[in-house]
Amino acid sequence: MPTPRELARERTMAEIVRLGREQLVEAGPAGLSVRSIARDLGVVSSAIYRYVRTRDELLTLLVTDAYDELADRMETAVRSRRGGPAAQLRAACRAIRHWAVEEPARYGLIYGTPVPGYHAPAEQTTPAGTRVVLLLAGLVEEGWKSGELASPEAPRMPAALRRDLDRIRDQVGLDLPDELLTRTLLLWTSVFGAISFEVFDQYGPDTLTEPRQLFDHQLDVLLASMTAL
Amino acid sequence: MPTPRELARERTMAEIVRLGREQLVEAGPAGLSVRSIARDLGVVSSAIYRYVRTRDELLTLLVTDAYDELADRMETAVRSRRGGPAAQLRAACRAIRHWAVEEPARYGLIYGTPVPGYHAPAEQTTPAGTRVVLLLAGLVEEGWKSGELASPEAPRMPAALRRDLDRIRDQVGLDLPDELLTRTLLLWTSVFGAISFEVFDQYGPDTLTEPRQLFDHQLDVLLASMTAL
DNA sequence: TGTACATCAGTGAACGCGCGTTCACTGATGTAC
DNA sequence: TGTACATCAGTGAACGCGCGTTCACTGATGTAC
Repeated sequence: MPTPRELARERTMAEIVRLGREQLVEAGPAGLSVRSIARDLGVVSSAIYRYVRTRDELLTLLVTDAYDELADRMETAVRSRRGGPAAQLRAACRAIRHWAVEEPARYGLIYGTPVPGYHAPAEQTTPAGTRVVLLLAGLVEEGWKSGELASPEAPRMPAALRRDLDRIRDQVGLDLPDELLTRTLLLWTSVFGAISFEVFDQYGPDTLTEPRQLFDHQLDVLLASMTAL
Repeated sequence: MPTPRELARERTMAEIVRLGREQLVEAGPAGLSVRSIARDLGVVSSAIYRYVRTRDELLTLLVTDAYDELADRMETAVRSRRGGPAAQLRAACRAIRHWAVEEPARYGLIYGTPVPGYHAPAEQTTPAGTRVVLLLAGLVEEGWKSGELASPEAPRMPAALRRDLDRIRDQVGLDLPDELLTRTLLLWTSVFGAISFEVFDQYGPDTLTEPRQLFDHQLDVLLASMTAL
């Protein structure tokens, strides 16, 4: 049974993360400040150091928090979408976009410009970060095994690229042919490319009134290139 | 004939931009500081205000500087690549990647997370920024007119998306069918998606040894979907 | 169950630092007569 | 061509601000006997 002290600590910790998220919206990762979080928390600035060793540790907290929430959203979307792997893949990608549009600051933290001077400690950040791509790749693999997705013809690849693909297959334990694996990577990078353009305001202000529809369409095109007709 | 004073002013102005670029590498857009540029310039901090009205104006300078250099590089690549529009399109996209990898900080400034609190004045920034996409779209149009590129079959589109496409066609004076226009947008966002993943370190550290080859392959795939076979 | 001690959250002062911007000024360069 | 005045680059001091982090401390909570 957790003591009151432990409960209070958990609550404060969660509050710090919540305030950190808010700060990201207004100041961005580079402007995140432990002093201002302390202020918002109603506490003297040095008190934060009972919870967080350093500003960078706070950033790390926010990074894994963001990755985890995104991956959770994707999982929920996949679970609640009964249908083939292709349909689930579509749902997962839409969930990414949905979260990104809702949380542009946190999206920017994990998929935008790296924060100068901050290097996320791989041990804490990588597991959460890879959940996203592994989820996508896993669905492609399912679709491939079930025959719903097909490995299309593709331009031939240089040997060095094939070796890279071999290494990826090994590292994550994927069983996909070269062509389908590169399409998966294309899906991955393209989905985030489209989302970043929308979230980071690269489409002009008066050009695209319905970015969601363009996104869905691009998703259809990308998925069509992996679908057996 | 420019007076010595004018010459000196131009030189100093160029030097400020150069030092600004350097600062971006180490501190990022949010960390860009007029005081530290003054220091590097060997001048008292307030002197910078003879050249630049405010810190934001300095950022704007760096933004258009980056867009322009990128577009220049693309134009050079296109010009020096004799061949069909498809080959030129490939050259243009490779030039983007090449520049981005060479200048990750400036790439991040224009295609990464927006700088919090800074809003680029559209009048100064948009012309340079649109050069890039207009160059790509122009090449697609050429290829379409010459018959080298074809409008592929595509999943049907909702009416709202078609209206958006109409507006884009109008605004930039493009003559492309819906399907090819969305493919162009897909090429655009996907190319930058792949580049951002590489430049922003989204591929793990030990996964991809030859990101250029993956990029070229993805480019081939994207272009193949616009090529009449 | 009561007491003595250990743990720990939060305080307040201080460290040394950098920032953007304004302002009255000096002295050199440019221009008009 | 020479002089008087205007322009402008750069100075130095100052404004008010915020930052991350350390440190000795107080007082409340938790734990072991």
